[in-house]
Amino acid sequence: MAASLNDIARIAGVSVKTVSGALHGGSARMAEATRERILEIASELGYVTNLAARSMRQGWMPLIGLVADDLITSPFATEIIRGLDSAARSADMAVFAMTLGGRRDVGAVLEEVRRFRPRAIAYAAMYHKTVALPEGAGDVVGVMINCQEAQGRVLSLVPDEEGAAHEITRYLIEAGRRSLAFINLPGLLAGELREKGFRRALTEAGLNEGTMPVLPAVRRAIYSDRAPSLVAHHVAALLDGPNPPDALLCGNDRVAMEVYAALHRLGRRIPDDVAVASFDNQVDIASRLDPPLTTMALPHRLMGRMAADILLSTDPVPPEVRRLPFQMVERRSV
Amino acid sequence: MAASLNDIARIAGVSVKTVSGALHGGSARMAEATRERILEIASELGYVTNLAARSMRQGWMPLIGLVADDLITSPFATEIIRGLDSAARSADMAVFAMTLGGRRDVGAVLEEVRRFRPRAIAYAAMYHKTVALPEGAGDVVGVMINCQEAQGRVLSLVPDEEGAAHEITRYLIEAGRRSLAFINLPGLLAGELREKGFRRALTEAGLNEGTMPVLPAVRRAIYSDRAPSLVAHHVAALLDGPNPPDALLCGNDRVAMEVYAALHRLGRRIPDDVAVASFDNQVDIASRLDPPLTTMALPHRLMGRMAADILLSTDPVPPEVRRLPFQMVERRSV
DNA sequence: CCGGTTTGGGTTATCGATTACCCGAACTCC
DNA sequence: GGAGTTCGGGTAATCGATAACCCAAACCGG
Repeated sequence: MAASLNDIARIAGVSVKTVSGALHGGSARMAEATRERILEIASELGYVTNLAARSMRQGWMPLIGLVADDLITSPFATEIIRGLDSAARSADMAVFAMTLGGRRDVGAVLEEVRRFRPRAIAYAAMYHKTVALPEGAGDVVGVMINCQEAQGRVLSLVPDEEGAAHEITRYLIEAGRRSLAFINLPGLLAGELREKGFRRALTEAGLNEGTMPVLPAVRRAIYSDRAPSLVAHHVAALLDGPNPPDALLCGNDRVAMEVYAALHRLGRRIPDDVAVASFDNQVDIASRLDPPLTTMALPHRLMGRMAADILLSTDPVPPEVRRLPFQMVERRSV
Repeated sequence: MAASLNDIARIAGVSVKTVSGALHGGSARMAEATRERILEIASELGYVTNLAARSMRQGWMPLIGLVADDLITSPFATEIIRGLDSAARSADMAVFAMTLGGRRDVGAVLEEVRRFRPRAIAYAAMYHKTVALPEGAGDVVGVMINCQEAQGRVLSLVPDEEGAAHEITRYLIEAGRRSLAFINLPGLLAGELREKGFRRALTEAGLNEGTMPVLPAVRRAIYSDRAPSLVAHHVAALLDGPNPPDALLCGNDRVAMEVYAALHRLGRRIPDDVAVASFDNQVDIASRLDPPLTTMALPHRLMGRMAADILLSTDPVPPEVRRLPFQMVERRSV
């Protein structure tokens, strides 16, 4: 159906190799007239390179395979794909994403991707966690994004949760806040690490850590319709208690959204009475709140870009865990 | 590098064709013992089908190409990909998405995708609009998703905006509301069509359409940090004016979010004083608001699924425009 | 004028899976 | 017991691009 090099060669009266040289081998020596004639015919025929055919010799398709837990469907994690894509494009490659979408068998999905003979494969998680790859997948997956491989066999890129928490907490303290509370998300690796950073910053600042409450909001609070009441309850209790906070650090932007609502209802002004800061920078939320929310942006795009660079680089990379810095987005809630 | 049919054949002491038959041709007649031996060797060698090689004979890769204006990065429009993917998977195909990402030249992106020899190509837009495909792309793109081709040369799947507005307006009226206002988004095709449906429902219900205000909120109101004040201004003006509305229909969920905030500030209760309804069902927002928002869900997933079915069906489809129904998501704001 | 070098381009094998075609052995049936 | 059938499987061509290798003509210096 589609025109091939052969078709062009026949019409141009030259051999396929000459056509191939004219179209792709920039450095191939040939008469300028010949090259131009070939280009013209190719364009007339609507010739499009057949990458599958090329890949037979090359051994792989110009693809970076991406296996994601559920990533593509997550709003802000698409940044990972953007990062991957921009780096891949520079190498004339494309990103081929496949989502687990509830399927348990990671090995099977990996095989599905491998059928397309990608140059390399990355595994990405929707939220920061530890992932156990199946037997033998360690040689197949070149880099883990937003998660770390359980056995430490694969190079992993993860957000520096602790560092980010430390930074934003310091920022709050430097803004003059002295009574800080952290309304965290329970059961998440990210939450644990952020709590560590939070505590460390308090200790370093000489604030009595013991009096700084760290509240885990029930997970249901975040995803169910009843959320407002639970977070609101925590906020009210904090403000009512001894040493009421003048700054609330939130587990993520959604929690911050609830906190805003609760503070509004309680008649507190942000940031005058209480400063609010958070993690993620889920733009839809963070920039839409009133006042816009100061939050630590996850380094999703950076992880994507670095992953592509690593996958495409020729020199081998040790299977370490690399913690990538968040970026603080200052808005008006502090 | 990777094991091929040839490798397996050599080890098993049979010909490639026998191996091929054992692994793929389910109906190929052969001794059960032979088949089992081959399967075992294949598994030992970690054999993975090379789809590129297969595609050389087939003429195409088992891929559905998706060219999207900026789609993959949009939170809820990823539903389109899910729909495409689930339908494609049934046919043992995968979706290969490529985003324009600011690049002007749709033709170039189409060619980039065509190099991979997908079975068919769909074009998807992030929001409902009219798209002019470049010369010759009409034969390449099999279906337009969430947009209609300017020349009407390609089958297009779009949300039935007018029908949805008509339905939700009727719903508000049947809930006893008698004074309705529509805070719309300006400059969008979807907005225009929804307005038509809104007006039609009012007329049919015998409500004097003339007194029912349709307010276009400034686009800036939606995407800039200053949004609240503008939408809030409209809401306040409406409630202060003659015939104050007991129901507000919003251009989308984000507008509804602003409207909620404005109503809260004005001390109005939802839905007791004012019912609020909207379009999109951007779940992050709609289900998180207090009270949860009743909204018309865009048929994104349906569009994706239908697109795949159309692309994979053998019988030709006329290049018409198909309007797909929204789904009402009843929550508690009406 | 001759041997060596550059220029321009042809020949052909190759990658891996599929498939049309062929063939021998065993089995069935009258 | 001979002719047709089924079974099990081999041979070789093919898809499109590439690349190692080859070759003829032109050109160059001495």
